[in-house]
Amino acid sequence: MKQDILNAACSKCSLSETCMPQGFSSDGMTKLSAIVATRLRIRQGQSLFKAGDPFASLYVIRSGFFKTSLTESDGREQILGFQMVGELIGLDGIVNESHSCNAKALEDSEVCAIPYTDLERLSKEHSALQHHMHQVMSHEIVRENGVLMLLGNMKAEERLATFLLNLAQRQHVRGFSQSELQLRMTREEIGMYLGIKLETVSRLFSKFSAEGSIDVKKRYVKILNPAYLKSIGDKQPHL
Amino acid sequence: MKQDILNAACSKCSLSETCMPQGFSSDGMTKLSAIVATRLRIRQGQSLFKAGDPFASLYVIRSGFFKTSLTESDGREQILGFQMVGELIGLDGIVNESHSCNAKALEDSEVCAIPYTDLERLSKEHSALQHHMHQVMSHEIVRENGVLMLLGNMKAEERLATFLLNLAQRQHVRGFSQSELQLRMTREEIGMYLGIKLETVSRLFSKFSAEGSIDVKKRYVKILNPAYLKSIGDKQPHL
DNA sequence: CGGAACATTGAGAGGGATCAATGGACGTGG
DNA sequence: CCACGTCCATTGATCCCTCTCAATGTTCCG
Repeated sequence: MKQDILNAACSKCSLSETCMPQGFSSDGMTKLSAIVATRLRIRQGQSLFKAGDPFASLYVIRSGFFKTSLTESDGREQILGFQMVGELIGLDGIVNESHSCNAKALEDSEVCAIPYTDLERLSKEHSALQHHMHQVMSHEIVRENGVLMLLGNMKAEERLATFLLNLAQRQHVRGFSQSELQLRMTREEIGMYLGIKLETVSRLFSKFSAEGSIDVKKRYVKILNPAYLKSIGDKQPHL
Repeated sequence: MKQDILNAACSKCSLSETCMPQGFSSDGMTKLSAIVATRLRIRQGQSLFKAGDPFASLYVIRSGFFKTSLTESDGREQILGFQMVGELIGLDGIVNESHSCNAKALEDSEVCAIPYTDLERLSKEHSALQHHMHQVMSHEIVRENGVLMLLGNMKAEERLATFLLNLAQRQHVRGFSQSELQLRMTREEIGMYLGIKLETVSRLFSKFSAEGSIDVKKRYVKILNPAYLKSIGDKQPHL
């Protein structure tokens, strides 16, 4: 895993609002900046870490796009989530001091590595940071709860619609378009996340497109009728 | 939600090994014991909290059995997990200071309520406690990752087998039988957890029983052939 | 230009859902 | 003590959503 190491400077970072607790003292900010010493460059297709790797740091995505996944002994892969700018990866490693999932870059990316022991030490002095960590972890739990609902109760059509709307919404929060998506993952990866096969994903894209709900051209997707996509679950019986 | 309030004493509690960080100072133990002031009695069918309730405390199960679930606006319910003695409930509430899921007792139960603000304050002074909290949250994330794999990649048969083995294993860790289960939930609730219908659950119980893998009599289940149940995923193509 | 990776589309099969009927267990009230 | 209703579990018949297998098309890159 070859990586370029850059220098990080949290105080100048445009992500400081998402990444840092709000109301964080400038003293705390300086110290946090000090421990976030390294910024890594991960190329498309490279792994940030793999299941079994020793856990040392959490990673904040500076730029780029990742997937995290779990691989069974027999090769089956479940994608746990797609992470974009400002999101955190690596929380799975804390329990056993080794990672239990894989994190792979779906495009050339940069991440800030936050050494976990340093972070723990610093969060002891700064309540805001401590609370922020709890919030981030709780947020991840709540996010996964939503995915459980998706996988346990929704049909393929509703899953894909939910997925597209979620991507668009997260982009929107980051100041990008709410309706236009440039997908970073293959149909197969979408399927591995949604618990359906790639052919089903492809068929549904075609179906949505034929209905006029979206406009698809390979990885480019434009959401034309978000209200309809949201309502898919209402109109059909459930899984 | 009527609840009896009892007094708690962590230092005397038989759960202190699971509940407390190892290597926790006796001073810390005493202080933690002080904030875990209340022990609640929740009867079968009662809710400990519901989605939307303000978040105040985490809860450790002293005795009994719970389910946590997410309810969609249209009434669909996804069970997120079943919790038994020594396990923690309520982490979902930290992010938004209100709970996002429901927690209901499946049998008469007792829980220790740990006020969250007190816990945060105390964990500032005690690194071991702080680290313990991180581990517990990370553990929950890793657990949910496993459920995602189950829902996303496994067929019904494998899901149910995995579920039974998981229950048995957790019982075993707590000193109970590794092979005999007294289920606390209905077939429908098992299905709502595994993403399948209650009829399918029932049919699979019958199938496993006919194969000699388990012995079923209503809520009583005895695992006769754990190795076979573990291997179900190998022999059939996946979802 | 040819190959690899990705995407689309069709035909057929199958696993689980759905609809429906039956039976046991349990508690309540006559 | 039995009758009755309710809740839960079992089992059958049928349907349909999604998987599987397969062929073809597109894009990109060596």
